[in-house]
Amino acid sequence: MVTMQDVAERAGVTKQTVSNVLSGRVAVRPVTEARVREAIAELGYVPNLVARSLATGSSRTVGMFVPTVSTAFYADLVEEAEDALEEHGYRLLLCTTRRDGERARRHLAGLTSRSVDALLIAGDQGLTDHLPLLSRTRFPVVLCAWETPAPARFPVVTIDYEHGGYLAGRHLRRLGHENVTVLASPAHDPRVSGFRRAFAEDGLEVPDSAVHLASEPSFRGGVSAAEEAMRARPSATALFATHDVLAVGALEAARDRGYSVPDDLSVVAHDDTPGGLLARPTLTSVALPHREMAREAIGLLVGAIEGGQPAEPRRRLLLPRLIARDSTSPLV
Amino acid sequence: MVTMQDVAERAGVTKQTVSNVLSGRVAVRPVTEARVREAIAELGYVPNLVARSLATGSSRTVGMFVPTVSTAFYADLVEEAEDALEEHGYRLLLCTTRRDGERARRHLAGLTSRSVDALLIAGDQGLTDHLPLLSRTRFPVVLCAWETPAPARFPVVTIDYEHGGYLAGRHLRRLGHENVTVLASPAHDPRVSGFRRAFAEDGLEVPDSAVHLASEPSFRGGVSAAEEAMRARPSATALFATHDVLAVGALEAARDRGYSVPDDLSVVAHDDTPGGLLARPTLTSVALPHREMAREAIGLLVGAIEGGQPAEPRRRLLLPRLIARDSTSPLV
DNA sequence: CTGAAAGCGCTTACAG
DNA sequence: CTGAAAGCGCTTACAG
Repeated sequence: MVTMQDVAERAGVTKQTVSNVLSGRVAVRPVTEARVREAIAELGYVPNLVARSLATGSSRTVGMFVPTVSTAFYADLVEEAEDALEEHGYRLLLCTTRRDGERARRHLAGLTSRSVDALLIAGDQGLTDHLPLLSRTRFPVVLCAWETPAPARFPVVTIDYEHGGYLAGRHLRRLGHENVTVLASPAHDPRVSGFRRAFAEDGLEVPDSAVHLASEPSFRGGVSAAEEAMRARPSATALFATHDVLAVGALEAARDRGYSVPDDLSVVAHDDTPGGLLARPTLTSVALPHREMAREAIGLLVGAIEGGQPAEPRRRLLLPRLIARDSTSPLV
Repeated sequence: MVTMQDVAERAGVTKQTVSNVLSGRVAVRPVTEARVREAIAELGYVPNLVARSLATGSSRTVGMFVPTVSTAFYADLVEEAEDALEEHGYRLLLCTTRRDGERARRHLAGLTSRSVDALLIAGDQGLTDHLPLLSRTRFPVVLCAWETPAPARFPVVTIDYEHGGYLAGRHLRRLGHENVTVLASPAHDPRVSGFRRAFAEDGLEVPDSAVHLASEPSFRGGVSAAEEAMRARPSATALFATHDVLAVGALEAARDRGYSVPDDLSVVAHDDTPGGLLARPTLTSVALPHREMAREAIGLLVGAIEGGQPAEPRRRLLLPRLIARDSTSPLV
C-alpha cells in the first residue's frame, strides 16, 4: 500500500505538504502542488480513510437502523438517506433490525465506538427498549418514522400518522359513508385515532367493535381481518385499512365474498405503496412524505455533526396527503 | 472519550494488558483480568474501532453494491448478506447505484481506500464499465447476480438465468403449448435463450417475431408489451415473461382484452417475486436461490479476507426452480 | 503473565 | 509557503 510518505519522497517534499495539497486547507506553491499531484498519479496513491478518521475523529459515515429494507417504505427511506448523505460527503452503514430487539441491541453496541459519526434510527420496532444504550453516546442521534411516543431526549422527524388517519376518515365522510369498519395491525395505531376524529367531527362514533385487528401487517392478515370485519358488520359501506397491504388483502376478501369495490364497499388505505397502485381497483390511500422525512433527518444529523453538538431534541411532524383512486366512491 | 489508557490506569496495569484482556489472545491472570473488567465497566469503556482498524489493517466492514434496494430481489440480497456478514463479525456499508454509472464510479472511488475489507457487487447494471477501477485494488471482490458475461478476473456467484428460462419453456412444453409469445426487457436475456432451448429440444422454434421487448421492466412496460404481443400473435396459447413484474402487466393486458388466464392464455414468469403471489391468478414463476447466492458470495469474501488472499476467480452458478401456480394450465 | 517500544497512516498546530 | 513534532487509540512482537 502506497502511503503519503511515499508520495512525499517521490515529490521531494514532506508528507505534511502532501496532506496540505490534499486538504486544500493550507496554500501550497503551484509548482510544489503540481509535483505532488504528479507523484500521486504516478504512484496511484489513495488516502487511507481509516488513518484519516483516527486523526480527525470523524469517519464520515452515518449509521442507519431500519426494521427491514424489503418494504417500499423503508427501501425508499434508505435510498433517500443515502442520497442526502452522499451530497454531504458521508457514507451509509446499514443495519436492519428485522424487528428483533436482540439483534438491534447487538448492532447498536457495535456502533457505539467511533465508527460512525451519527445515527439515524428509522422505525421504532424492536429498538425502543435499547435506546437508553445510546444515552451516553457521543454522536448525534435522530429518530424518524416513529409511530409510538418517542423518548424526549432525541430529536425526531416523523410523519403525522394521526393526521393521515384523519384524512382517510374525512375522505369517507365527504363521500357520505357513516357505517364503516377498520382494519388495524398494531392495537394502538395513531392512524385509527385520527380516523375516529374525522367521524367525531361530524358527531359520529366509530365503536371499538368496528375495529378489527390483523394478526400481522400482511396480505394474509388483511384477508382474515377483512373477512371477520365483513361478517361482523355486513352493513358497513366502507372500510379503512391502516396499511396498504392490509387493504389489498381486504380487496381479495371482498372479491371472495362477492362484494364489488367500490360499489358495495369503499376501501381507503394508508401508506400508499406501489402495491396499492397495482391492485384492482387501484387503492385510494394516504401518501407519506417519507423521502422528505429521510432528507430532513439527514440534514439534522449532518448539521449536528458539523456543528459539533447533538441535534437539539425538537419534534418535526410531516403531513401526509390523501390520494383518491378507484377503490372509494360516494355512498349512493 | 475514555480510552484504553484510562482503563489501564484505573486498573493499575498498562494498556497492553487491557488489550490482552479484550482480545483474549494472550492469557491474563484471573485477578488482573477481573480488575481490568471492573475498570472497563466502571468507566463505560468502549474500544475505538477506528484505532483498532488502523492498527490491524482491517475495518471488519464489507461494502456492497446493488442497483437498488427497492425490489424484493435486491432487498433480500442485502438482508441476507447482512445476516451472513454479522455471523462472521462484519458490518455492511451499502451503496445503491440506481443503475447510474457515474454514481457507481464515485462510490467505488470512495471505497478504494482502507475503509472496507472486501466488496460484494450485486447486479451488473451501470457498473461493468468501472470494474477496471477495482483492478489494482487490494481487497477481495466478488460479483453476484450477474446476468451479462462477467470479467474473468473476479469470482462470480450468480444464478443460471439460462436454465431459469429453460425451466419456464419446459413447463409450457409439458403442458402442451406450442404457439407461444415472449416478453423480455433487455434484448439479450439469457432467460430467453434458455426458453428457446426448451422448445428446440422438441424440434420447435420460437421465432424472433414472437419475442416482444418491453420498454422497461415495469408493470406499465409489461402491459404495453403484452398488448402488442397479443395483437401480433393472437393465436398464442401461452406467454413467457422474463420478469414477474412484466407478467403482472401481461395479466392486466389479458384481462383488458377479455382473455381469461390460464384458460385462454397461460402465463409463466421468471424471478418469483412477492408481487406474483399477490397477482390473480397467482403467477407460475421461476424462483431464484438469491439468498443462497448472497450467503455464498459472503462466504467467499470472508474466506478471502481471513485467508489474506483474493478469492480465486471461479464461477459458481446456482440453479433456479420453477414453481407452478394458477397462471398456467395444460393446452386443451 | 506483564510492561516498554514501535508502528499503523494520517492531521494539526507550530516554528521557520 | 514548507518542515519537524506530537498525537489520534489501538495492536503487535519482544523483553523480562
